Amino acid sequence: MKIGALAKATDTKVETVRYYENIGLLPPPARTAANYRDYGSDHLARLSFIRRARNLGFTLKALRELLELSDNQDQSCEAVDDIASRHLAEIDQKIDDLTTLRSELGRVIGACQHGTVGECKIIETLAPRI
Amino acid sequence: MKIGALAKATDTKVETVRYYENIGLLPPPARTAANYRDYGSDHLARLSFIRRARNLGFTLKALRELLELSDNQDQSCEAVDDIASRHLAEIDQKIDDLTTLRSELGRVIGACQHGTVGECKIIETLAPRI
DNA sequence: TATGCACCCTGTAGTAACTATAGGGTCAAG
DNA sequence: CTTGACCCTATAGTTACTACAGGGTGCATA
Repeated sequence: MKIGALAKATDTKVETVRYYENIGLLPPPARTAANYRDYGSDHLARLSFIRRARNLGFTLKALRELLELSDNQDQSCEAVDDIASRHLAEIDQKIDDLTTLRSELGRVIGACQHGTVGECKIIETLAPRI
Repeated sequence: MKIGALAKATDTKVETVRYYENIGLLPPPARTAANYRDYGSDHLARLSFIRRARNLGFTLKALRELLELSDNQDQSCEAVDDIASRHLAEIDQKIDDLTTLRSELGRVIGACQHGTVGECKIIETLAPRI
């Protein structure tokens, strides 16, 4: 598939796809006779992962680490465990935050339907960590 | 509290706090006789919300919208409902993505403990959306 | 009393992660 | 055979910070 199709399938700008290739996050694909980039399903999966993880607030640096778990099959168990564990804790925190935020937004919508908009307390849902 | 204490309490750089004030995301606090910024608990709550929501992948533009639900109590029910509903759907998607990513990372850690590292399939967990 | 040292101030320049534009080539459809 | 939708490289602009530079404040301690 060409770059436009790949970009569309992953909800990415064409320029961003080329940017990821430049910084070494997405491997350079084959080229057609006309020098067009020609992507396969592995590129599609990898770019989808990158975009969705970015959308979840992971930095490109964190992504490189996560992708290495996949790319580099022959890592020591300690290294894998360390990287995975650290990110697991981060993910749990994110899920907690999203869940409390979600419930307050749900409450606001519900209150609205009953004509009693009242106060919106979303700020309080993400209060400082202990 | 002074800017350093506020920054520390919210795991933010001092420069970033001043940046949020510059772009109008954090209201300007009172000043001491020495022209130091003097923050209260409302600033602490608001900055905590901003930082944690940013960490969850929300843009500053999205944050402004969410904060307006809190700041602007006298909005029409339709407006509130529209904003809240859109973000609710986004949040649900994020929770889904994090949950699947979490389970694959958990599997990798578990496999590691049993000496059978095997393949890491985290990329597949965030496959393209239908 | 003075002199560090940690903190605060403004302003500006640099970085990360895109995004848009300029200037030009490819190719199927009409 | 040309027009429109795509592709190419290269570079400049934007968003969201982050790091100085140059200077003031305030408290402890020699």
